[in-house]
Amino acid sequence: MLTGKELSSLLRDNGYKVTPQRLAVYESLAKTKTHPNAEMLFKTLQPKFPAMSFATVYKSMEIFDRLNIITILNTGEDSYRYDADMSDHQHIQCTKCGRVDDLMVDSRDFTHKAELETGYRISEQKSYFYGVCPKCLAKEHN
Amino acid sequence: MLTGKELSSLLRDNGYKVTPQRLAVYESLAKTKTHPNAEMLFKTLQPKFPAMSFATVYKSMEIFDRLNIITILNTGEDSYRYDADMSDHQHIQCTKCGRVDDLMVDSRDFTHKAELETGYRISEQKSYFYGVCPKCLAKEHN
DNA sequence: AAGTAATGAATAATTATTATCAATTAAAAA
DNA sequence: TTTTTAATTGATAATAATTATTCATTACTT
Repeated sequence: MLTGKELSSLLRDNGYKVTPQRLAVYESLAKTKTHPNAEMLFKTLQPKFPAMSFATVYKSMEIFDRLNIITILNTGEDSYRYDADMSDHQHIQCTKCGRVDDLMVDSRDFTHKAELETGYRISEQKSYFYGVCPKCLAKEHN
Repeated sequence: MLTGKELSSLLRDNGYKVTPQRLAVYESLAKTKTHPNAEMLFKTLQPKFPAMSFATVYKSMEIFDRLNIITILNTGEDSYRYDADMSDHQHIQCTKCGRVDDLMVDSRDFTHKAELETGYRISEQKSYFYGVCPKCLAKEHN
């Protein structure tokens, strides 16, 4: 999670221009824990940037991904979700309401075993859990 | 992994007709360990079924998925891959050559911890590892 | 063997994402 | 500051994977 200043420097240092749109897209993503997709971000930004185009959201994400300051989530839906939290963690999605939550389970042992078994040199690991969230569980037995 | 007979019964029992195309699509998927996408399957089936349409591959997959006899993989590429091996296992993709391999690391402990931490009732867990495969590693230091 | 419902092939539609491009704007140079 | 330059934006077109539709054909049931 970067501050506006940090993001500005990072962009500039990598030859990208610092624009209000980029700062806003990043800030909007960094602020939420809902792991939005492009559409959700676009709608959130609409009020402040009525003129912003969809492509700007996608292009910003592409740059952020290249700079390694966001993660692109692939929960199996028809669109990607994005996360500005780069700490090592996993994601869990509710099969009833669709929400995506963070969770942190140490995966080093898991990854290490995978490396031993496959002979791959593993650089990344993405785990997705699926199930019914506490809220939806509560609704079930009401 | 089902035999032709088992698949035929399963289809019939669930109100789906048994057709040569469906059997061929399933058999083709069950035979390989490459985790093909729709296009790869289509090309493999071309010689035997020159008249088969792309939609038939997709529709077969949809049925197989509903019958829970295949898994749909989403490695982050622009198309889905499919797997007829329903045993509990994970997948690993080479970031150099793109191949997808199976691997089996016991994930029960991992999932259990996730359940405790989140309060979700977890029904499924998908892990994708990414790294460089042994073959590509060998090429690197040649 | 006939009737009926499902299927397959062809094709059109949908939808997320990417590419294009003229107008604009940020950054570098003067 | 002003000028120059080069990247970015927004609008829109293009792309591509997947899904829906249509209708002639085929596979089960009676």
